[in-house]
Amino acid sequence: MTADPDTGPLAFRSHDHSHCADGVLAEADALSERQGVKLTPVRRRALEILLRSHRAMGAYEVLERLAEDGFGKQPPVAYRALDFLVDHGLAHRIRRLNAFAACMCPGTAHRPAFFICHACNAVAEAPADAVGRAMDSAAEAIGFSVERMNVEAVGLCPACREVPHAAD
Amino acid sequence: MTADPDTGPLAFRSHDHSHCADGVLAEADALSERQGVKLTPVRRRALEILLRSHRAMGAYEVLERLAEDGFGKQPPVAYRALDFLVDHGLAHRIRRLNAFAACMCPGTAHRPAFFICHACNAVAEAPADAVGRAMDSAAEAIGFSVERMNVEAVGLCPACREVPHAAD
DNA sequence: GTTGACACGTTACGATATAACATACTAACA
DNA sequence: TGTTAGTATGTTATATCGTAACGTGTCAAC
Repeated sequence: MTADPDTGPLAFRSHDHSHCADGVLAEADALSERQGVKLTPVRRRALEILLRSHRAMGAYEVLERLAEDGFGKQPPVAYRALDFLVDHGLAHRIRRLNAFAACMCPGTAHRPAFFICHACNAVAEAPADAVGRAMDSAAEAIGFSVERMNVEAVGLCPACREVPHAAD
Repeated sequence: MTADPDTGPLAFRSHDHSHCADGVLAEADALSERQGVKLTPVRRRALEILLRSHRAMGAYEVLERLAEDGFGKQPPVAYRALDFLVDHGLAHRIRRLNAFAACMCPGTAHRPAFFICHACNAVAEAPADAVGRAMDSAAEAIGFSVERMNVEAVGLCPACREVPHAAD
């Protein structure tokens, strides 16, 4: 039941953020190139902000950082950059939090599920292909064709389960 | 939007709404009784509004109807009633739409998935226990304990698949 | 060198949600 | 019966999230 902190999803284990951010950023560059879309300065910077913060961030929070870097100061600036990232699989939108998080494995076909700890606010993206397949068959049963899906769970992460009083 | 908001489909098949609304309302009464919680007039009315509209409704839309019936006119009135319904399994919150929908089978343990048609805005609640189980094992693999989850898919409902030009 | 597509910026506003506080009802009980 | 504690409802005010609409700059295609 209790996971090894070194084998859980990225968000729930310790590691070198700046290292993984660089890697993903490089993948994002290559991926955009291949797809023939432009990872412009604002977009790239927005992705970098998400990657380095290494958590889910609200659009206005991202906007603030972008503004500090000399980009526009108005909401559409952030929303457009973030929407681009989501549309191209470089970030995910977490509806439950009204927030965005960098995708940790862009380019690989995956239908992620998010696990949100309500005690420490950590968010983990986990592969959930089995969940995706279950959804597909549920959809098929009612004749629905799925284009996108979000799967989000709220609960306690491994660390917070061990410190019950810290939970809210 | 659906042509007639009061008869637009929640599930993707036609049936007698008023009949099913009455039934669910009765179940909700019994369920609240058993749980020792109070389905007060605002709460019951909010549920009734959701049931009769038979679709996902925004909090402000529900608020408007409640106000027409002599209840409070301010947002917290609606949010509190809706939160109560959600907490007690009488309604579901659909994050993707910032909306709420009555649960069509309250009391039965279920973890529903929602299928949202982006052409006609219909929303169907489907049993998705297989999805729930898949989530449980994904969670277990990372040591996460799930308390609540949302599973929402966007795509095309059976009717809209047949009318491609109607899709947005 | 004009056109068209796109990106980026702005202003202005709309939509969603909650904090904080006042008042009333109800149930338990001295 | 009066008091008290808990819960429910209502208010005002404000926070937070998101988008419409429009102007300007850039750049590649023709």
